[in-house]
Amino acid sequence: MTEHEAAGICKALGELNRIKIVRSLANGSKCASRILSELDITQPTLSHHMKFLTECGLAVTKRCGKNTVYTLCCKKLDQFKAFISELECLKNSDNDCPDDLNRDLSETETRKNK
Amino acid sequence: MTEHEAAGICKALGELNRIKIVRSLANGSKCASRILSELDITQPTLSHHMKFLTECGLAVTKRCGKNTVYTLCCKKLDQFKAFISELECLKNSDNDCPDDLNRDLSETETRKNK
DNA sequence: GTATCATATAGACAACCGTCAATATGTTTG
DNA sequence: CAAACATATTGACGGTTGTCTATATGATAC
Repeated sequence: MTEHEAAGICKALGELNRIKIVRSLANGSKCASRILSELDITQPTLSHHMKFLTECGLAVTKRCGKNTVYTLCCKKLDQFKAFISELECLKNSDNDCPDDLNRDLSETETRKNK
Repeated sequence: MTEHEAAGICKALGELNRIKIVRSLANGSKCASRILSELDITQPTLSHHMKFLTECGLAVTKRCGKNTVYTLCCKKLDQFKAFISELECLKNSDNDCPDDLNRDLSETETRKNK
């Protein structure tokens, strides 16, 4: 998963209603009216959010008679989870203000002029 | 970590430059000018993004002489990683259009009137 | 076919975002 | 203190977002 793709999914999850929707769908597919009943927004607003979620690939759509059923894309979600879990937080020894700050900076300067 | 908090972090990661910054900081603390040299934005824009990242709790600031060093907040990041990894994608048996759709909906209707 | 139910689209609006140039603030060095 | 350096703040701008009401589309049931 590219950074760009991951950023897109993060953006999708960066809204409270949408993160609720995703967590709800994680427990199983649901049709729109059922999702709607769990939130405090109007039907067109939900439709807008679902479009957002499908366009970033996190959810897919299936028609079932009158209803539209939304399902999480497990593959996409797994890729995203892997991307996030790879964010290892390197514990830099917390000795304040490393002496090599200036050396690092001059290196950076050199690199910038390449 | 609350949904609200997680949404805030997702929003922070939902921008390409910021996700790059976080990934860069995951390899160790850096001062602003060093981060700046890795991106293609101006210094005020970087400052704006760093404010975003610190306000959602993902990064912390330390002054080191003339420089400001940014460090990832490992605790926050770990909490976020846990939140995301808990998004289990339930494999609903893919038999299209479950018969109980209508029953589910009427249940929901009942619940809504509580 | 018409009525009804479920969802999508259009259009509007205020709020927020990402970006920049200009400027201010804070820190070190002479 | 003055000069230089590193970062933050301000103010502006076009673009995007979240929300709504009103309306359109698509599907079933009568």
